[in-house]
Amino acid sequence: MSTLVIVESPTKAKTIRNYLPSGYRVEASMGHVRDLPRTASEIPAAVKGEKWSSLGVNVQSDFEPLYVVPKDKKKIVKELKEALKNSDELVLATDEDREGESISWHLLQLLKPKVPTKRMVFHEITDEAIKAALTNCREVDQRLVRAQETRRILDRLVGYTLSPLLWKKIAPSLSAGRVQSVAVRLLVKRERERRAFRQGSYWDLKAALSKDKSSFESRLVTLADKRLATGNDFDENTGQIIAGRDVVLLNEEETLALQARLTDKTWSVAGVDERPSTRKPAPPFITSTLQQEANRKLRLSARETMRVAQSLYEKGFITYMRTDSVNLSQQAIAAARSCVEDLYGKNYLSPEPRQYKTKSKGAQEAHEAIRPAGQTFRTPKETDLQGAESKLYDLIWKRTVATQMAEARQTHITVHLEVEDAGFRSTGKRIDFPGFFRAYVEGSDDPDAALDDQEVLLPSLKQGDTPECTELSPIGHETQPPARFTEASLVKMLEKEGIGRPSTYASVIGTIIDRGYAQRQANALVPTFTAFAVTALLEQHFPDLVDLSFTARMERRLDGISTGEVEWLPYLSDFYLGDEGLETLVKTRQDQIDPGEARTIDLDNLEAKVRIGRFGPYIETEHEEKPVKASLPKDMTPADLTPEQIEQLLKQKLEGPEKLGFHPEKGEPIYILLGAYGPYVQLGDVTEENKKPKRASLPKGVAMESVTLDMAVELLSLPRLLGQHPDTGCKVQVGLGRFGPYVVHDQGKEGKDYRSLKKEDNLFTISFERALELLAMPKGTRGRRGTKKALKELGSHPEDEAPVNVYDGPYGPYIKHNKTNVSLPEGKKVEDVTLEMALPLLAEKASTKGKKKTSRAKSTTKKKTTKKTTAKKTTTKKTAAKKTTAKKTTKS
DNA sequence: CAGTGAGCGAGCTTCCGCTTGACTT
Repeated sequence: MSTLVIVESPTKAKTIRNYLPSGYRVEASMGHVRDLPRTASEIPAAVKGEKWSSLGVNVQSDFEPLYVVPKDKKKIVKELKEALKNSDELVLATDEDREGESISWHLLQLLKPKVPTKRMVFHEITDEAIKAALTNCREVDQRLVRAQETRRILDRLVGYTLSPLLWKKIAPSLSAGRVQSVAVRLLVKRERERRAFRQGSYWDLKAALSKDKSSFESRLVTLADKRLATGNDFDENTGQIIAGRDVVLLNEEETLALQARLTDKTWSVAGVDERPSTRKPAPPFITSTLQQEANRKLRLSARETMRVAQSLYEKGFITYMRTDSVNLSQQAIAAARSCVEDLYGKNYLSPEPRQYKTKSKGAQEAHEAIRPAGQTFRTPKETDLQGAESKLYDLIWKRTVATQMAEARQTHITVHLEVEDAGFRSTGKRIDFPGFFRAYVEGSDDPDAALDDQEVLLPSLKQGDTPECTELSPIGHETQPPARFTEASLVKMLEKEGIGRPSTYASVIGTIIDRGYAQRQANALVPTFTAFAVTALLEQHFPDLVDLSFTARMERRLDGISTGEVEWLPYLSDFYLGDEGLETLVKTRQDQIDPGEARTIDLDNLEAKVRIGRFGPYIETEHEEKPVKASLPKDMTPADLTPEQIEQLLKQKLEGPEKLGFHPEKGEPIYILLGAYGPYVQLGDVTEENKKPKRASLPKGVAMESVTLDMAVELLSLPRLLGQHPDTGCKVQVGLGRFGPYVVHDQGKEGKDYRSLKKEDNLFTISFERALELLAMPKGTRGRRGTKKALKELGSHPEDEAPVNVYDGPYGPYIKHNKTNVSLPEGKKVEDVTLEMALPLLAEKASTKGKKKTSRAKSTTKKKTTKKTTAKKTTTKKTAAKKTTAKKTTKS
């Protein structure tokens, strides 16, 4: 007989197994094992008729929750029950936080152990820590469990009462929740600010100066003792200088006049300031900061980051990746310090070991910070990691090592210069001692700020010096709207407000994109029309729930419940059934909200109204007392909608499409239109016999206004024949597809062989020779930016002669043969792999592929192939908050 | 796919947090 120990994850099970005496069996629960029913199909027949059953909480009977074992956990629960039969003791060793405690309690409820049962907790997986934990077991903490249950019920009540309201009033399948609705609201509020933003412009002078043959730059800052206006002096809503600011605002003419007046005058140094400063390294990674940095530095999404981190964790390279604690164990600090000494020397070591304090709201700190695993850290070079794994490990390693390095010391130098009545300023920075800069500098959402960490050298100057001015140029500036949220800045904001947990940051972003509340544009998250409509409704009728502080208030109550100071039932009862409770509120508002109004989006200074319809957003306005409606392109967001575009759409609707001219050979008219999939051109009219005239989308980045008749004719002639392939005699054509321009070798029954054109190729001018060259390139190497190359070529497959190669992927190296991919066998390195080794692996993979269950019970709601329109207008907007961009103007 | 913005109306959609698997380039 033995003791059964249950933890959450198989990896944790594997590691603690090594520290436990023999006779201990360790199994994983795989997270929560019971939950409220997720969908109608999970509700037991016995209660299906009850009014409350769709909530999964009997709100009339003391909020009694209805727990079920979800389908994917049934097998695990069964296995745990089996394991318990052969044990004479049960130890529950889940995390010591609210959710972990709850998992233990649910296990007790499900397994109903007849043998002695203990609750064991530990924060570090070391021999001593685990032995100590074993002798220090306790009971399951019922208060903590109750706090979790209260959290669970509250989230369910919010989500499952507000979502149905949205289905009735706005569109089916929409969702609302304590976390996602606040996240969406943040995006919407920022976009409203951007829409309300009015640009301001101002001018100044830039001087190139030199002293003792070294040159430096200087900016005009004062004129006749008055400060020159900068971006911060502008009111974002008017584009004018904020009232009461005593500043000089120069326009272009005035600046040119000043330039002329100051040219060839004498410059003198009025003073030099030197200000030393120090900088401390950033704290070690937690889930949120790791996601932010990986997004900024590696351009990984939160989800990708977590996938890669999980893999590193499973392979034993890093500690657990879902954590909100910045704590480092003593061993970790020692390991980091020894890395610093070995690689950078004693000088670079911080005098004292550095330990950080967690400061985000509601952190539960069941784990350590994210750091390289082990008593000694493997340097990135010592690992055989590849691709994203290698890059992420490098990031984690550097950040951790940097925490034990000395502060950086730098000096900021400001030189004040005078010429006539104009004051100029030069700023420089000298790094006196780089300290942790040697290992790691935190990234920034603002690309301009990255320059902050670079040295800017000035020649040595002192008061009374007279440097020579070699160039004086006027510079125009425009103020920029507040930056959109990126994944990184959204996660940062949510984390700061204590909204969401480490395990959910990535999925929150996924949810708001899946539900159609936001689109990813470059690295930014852009809210949709639906997001505007839903946010407006929630703000108007449920302001408390979408307030940033709602979660923090809830957390305080939950803390109270876990200490016994607050009673859970009155809290829930008041929240849901009270006079101003959620149920009451939803019932009264349900009758008040007019669906037509709720579906209408109020946008400033637009003549037409935008409404959410069955087929997506459309605009509606009146023309000669009759309503006119027109669809908006699918991926258009409120940000892109301008009065001109509305006019274009309505004109097209009222007067028919705009005619570009007539086809030179066919004589038919050619039109340009804006459709649901972006702008396109059309040859001929829609008639009875020709219901589908020839159409062609505009290539990416081409504006509607810039399309000429010639271009339209060319587009409509696609796919264009280039010639006959010398090997086969088959057609070689060039065309424009979903993924941009391509060449195709059409071998009839043999199939079509496609290649995308490269950046340097032009769809209209590409030569036949170049097309053949592209077709001759191997296909599998298309990859990202064409950089994908095989790590090792194993040879050709005996069956079909197709190549079998080893490639590098985000989950490590893998073997590829046609469409079959298989990871390298455990413990094997790229160099070791041979064709002989690969063939059986590929064969096995190919066979399991075929007989895999296809059911998966409509797992993800709608897995539509996300079609991207070819003609998306990519307006690359500058995203520097309140920053200004310089507009170079030529010296006259 | 290149226009629509209604309803005959069953039954369903939906939350947050804990986990991995199977998947892919």
